[in-house]
Amino acid sequence: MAGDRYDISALEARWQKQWVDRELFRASDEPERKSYILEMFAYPSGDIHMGHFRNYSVGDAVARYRMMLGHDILHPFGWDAFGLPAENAAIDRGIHPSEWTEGNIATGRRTLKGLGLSYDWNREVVTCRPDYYKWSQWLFLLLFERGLAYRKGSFVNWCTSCKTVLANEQVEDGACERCHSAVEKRDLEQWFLKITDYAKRLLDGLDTLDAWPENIKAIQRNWIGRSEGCRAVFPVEGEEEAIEIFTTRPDTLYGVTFMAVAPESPWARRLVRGTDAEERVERYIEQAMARSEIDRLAEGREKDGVDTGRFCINPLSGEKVRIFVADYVLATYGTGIVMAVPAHDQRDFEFATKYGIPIKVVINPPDRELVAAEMTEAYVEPGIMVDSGPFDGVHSTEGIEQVAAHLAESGIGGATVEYRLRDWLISRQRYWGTPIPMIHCPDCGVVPVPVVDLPVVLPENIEDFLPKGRSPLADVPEFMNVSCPKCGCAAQRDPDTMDTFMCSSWYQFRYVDAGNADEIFDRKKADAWLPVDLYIGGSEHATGHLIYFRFLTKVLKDAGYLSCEEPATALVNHGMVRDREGVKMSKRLGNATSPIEVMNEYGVDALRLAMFFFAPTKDAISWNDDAVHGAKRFLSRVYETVTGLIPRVAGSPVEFDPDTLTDRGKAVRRKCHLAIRRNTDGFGADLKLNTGVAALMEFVNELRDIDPADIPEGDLPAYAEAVRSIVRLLAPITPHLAEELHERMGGKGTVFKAGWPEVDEAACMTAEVEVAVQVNGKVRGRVTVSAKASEEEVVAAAKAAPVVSKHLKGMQIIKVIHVPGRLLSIVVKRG
RNA sequence: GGGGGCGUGGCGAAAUUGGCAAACGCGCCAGGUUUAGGACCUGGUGAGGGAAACCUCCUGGGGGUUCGAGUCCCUUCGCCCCCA
Repeated sequence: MAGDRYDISALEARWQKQWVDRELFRASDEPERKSYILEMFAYPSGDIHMGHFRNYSVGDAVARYRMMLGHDILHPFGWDAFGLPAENAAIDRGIHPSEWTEGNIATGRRTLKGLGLSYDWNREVVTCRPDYYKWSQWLFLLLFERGLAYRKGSFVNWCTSCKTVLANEQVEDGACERCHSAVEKRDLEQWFLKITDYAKRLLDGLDTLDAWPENIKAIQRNWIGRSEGCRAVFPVEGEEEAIEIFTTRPDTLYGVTFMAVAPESPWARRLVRGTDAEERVERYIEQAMARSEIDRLAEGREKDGVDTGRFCINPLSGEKVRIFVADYVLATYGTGIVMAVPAHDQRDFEFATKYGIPIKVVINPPDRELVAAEMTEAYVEPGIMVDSGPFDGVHSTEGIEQVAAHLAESGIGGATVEYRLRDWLISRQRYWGTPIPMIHCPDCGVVPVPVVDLPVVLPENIEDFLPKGRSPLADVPEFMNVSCPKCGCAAQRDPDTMDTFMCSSWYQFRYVDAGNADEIFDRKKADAWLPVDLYIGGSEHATGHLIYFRFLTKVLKDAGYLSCEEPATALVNHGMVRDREGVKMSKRLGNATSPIEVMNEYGVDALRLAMFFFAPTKDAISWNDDAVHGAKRFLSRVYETVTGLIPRVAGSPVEFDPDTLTDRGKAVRRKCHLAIRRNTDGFGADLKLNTGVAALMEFVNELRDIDPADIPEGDLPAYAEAVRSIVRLLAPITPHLAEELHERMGGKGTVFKAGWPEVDEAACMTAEVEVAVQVNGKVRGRVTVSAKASEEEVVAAAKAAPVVSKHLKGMQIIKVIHVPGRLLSIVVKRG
């Protein structure tokens, strides 16, 4: 072949510089046909790894593809820069969290720029900088003002070794994610965000998200956990206040033989205060708090609990039932108290058996009668209500509604909808986070910092980051001591910082107006760009980030700052990147392949190509550097083939009559348009870029079979079209090489403004087609016929073929199915 | 225990959505080229049988629907994710 070899690093560097100089990726504030492409931003912990690279390169390919379609693109990047690892680095190595973080950001940014990603760096956000976290604080105040931020005492995860609270996400199998020591529950007063007010909208909104993956929506539905049930009030002997419970089985209410209170419930201590049971209940609570939720709920574990010695009254039957504290009840489910029906709930059954609590049958199977003394497990299926006062004989499925209605009439309960979703605990007793903009005044109570005083700046002059169970900020008097904004007297700041999920729940909005010092963002700019048109990231964020992110969108909309109800109309989850052995890549295991090393050896384009060709975007992959060898080889061939063809096809007309081409010319044109079709389809909802690459390979293989000098004059326009198409189809995948080739063929400006090729469906056809012939379901031969051949003609051709006809001899044809261009199925019988 | 997903050559995968299974690539084998190569080029490569044309068997296992099943249904095994 006559083409040249290419010098990768010089070529890639040259085009990256051109893009920067020409401001190719600078987003407009007044887009016409807008596409907001967003990848989940990065936590700056060292440098970019292969998982990041996969995420960003896929987003980059889509952004470039849509730019070629003529869209105005917003494709920004930023850093989720607050969080525990920065503090741990400070503790381990004596570097200030800020220095560590900014250093990592600088490294990461340099790498990303070296990868030539199409980010508009003018809009970069860094969540740990005051110009960003000022607006995280502003958002907190907005939530507070709207009654959506409140303080509440609650049991939180506490690592006994790190001496700090942990987020639920930082607890794995009941142990601390970092040091693997036991996690307990501690009772602390914390800030919560009232996401439960939005449970219904978060759930219903999922139905509008047609371009979100079904599995993510299913996970969120599960997490929000809507359940229809019934509330009922049980008076407590010797107490003014009654206990309220939630149950999905009000039909079994007459079968209640005890009550079970979660150890975390305020009722647990309240019921035994000053009684004989106080000490043993207290001991039990302590012991239960040391157990993880997984242990507490494990199916096989023997349930245990402790008798409070107190009783409440079944509001329907009037029966007196004992109250236990039992750790198989979770404070976070319903009201944290369950009515226990041993005959019809397996966990209650096990508990009752262990403690000799009566079992009362109130539902019978349709075909027999249960005898409590003979039961070996709970009967949980529907059936006929018995021993249930006025409801005897009612089928339990109707009983559910009838009992609920009866409770409602009597004013002691009624049907209700309960959600599993809990309010979002956002306080952290940590230094490296956004300070909560609240002041505690001895006279006025909790007072918000006035907006004009924002940001509440995180003090930098602090040296001791060792967790002590309270925020390190609590020990900084210059920070803590303020005067109350209301009354002016001496007051204290809230020493806690916010969960970093708060910072990452609204960054997608800040990008539309990242430099705005006066507002969180300008409404006009927000309306111009939002919602995000495609959001790309890992599916591990299904229940955390992706719910908070939707929640805050709804809050901002309600407060009049946004027009959209959902933050992103389409979502794609890329699969995980594992190592060659299928083990998840992580710094801790030291098995992470650096994309930078691969890039230095083979170039970014080869790395991108290998990544896209590896598997569909959503699939998990076991990364293998061998893939890059093949990619590199293909790109060298492309370079040689295209540069070899350019002088030959130069000056060929763009318009031509395809019918005048030779068969070879038609074959080239066919591969060309098949590649256009498959690459266009590849950028559809699933981002199956691998098949587009395969089609490009077939296309290039076709072109490589002929020496440019041997191309007949009349076929040159088809080859010219092929060259133009290859370069543009490659552009989203291997942008540097595509720009180079575009320039070499005399293209003006950038290939990203050159338009995306259009498929000519007619060119994808062939004049003659091979049709498989089946006889009684087995392929017996193949016949080549005209693409326009009728069924009769194909049958005739099939009968003429010896391989087929020998199976038809002496047979009677009873049915023929013809799938034009593909298959002919002949059904015969002896006759 | 409940919900979701997956299972295709030695490997990554493809399959126009019910129509010729294994496209494309990696690896491997043979040959060429090269001082040499882990570089490059050409050809071969699911398994079994056959000198060959061809034949038989193949999409985790079993069964079903259909002219036709990797694709739909039932069942079973194995792996992964989510929720208890």
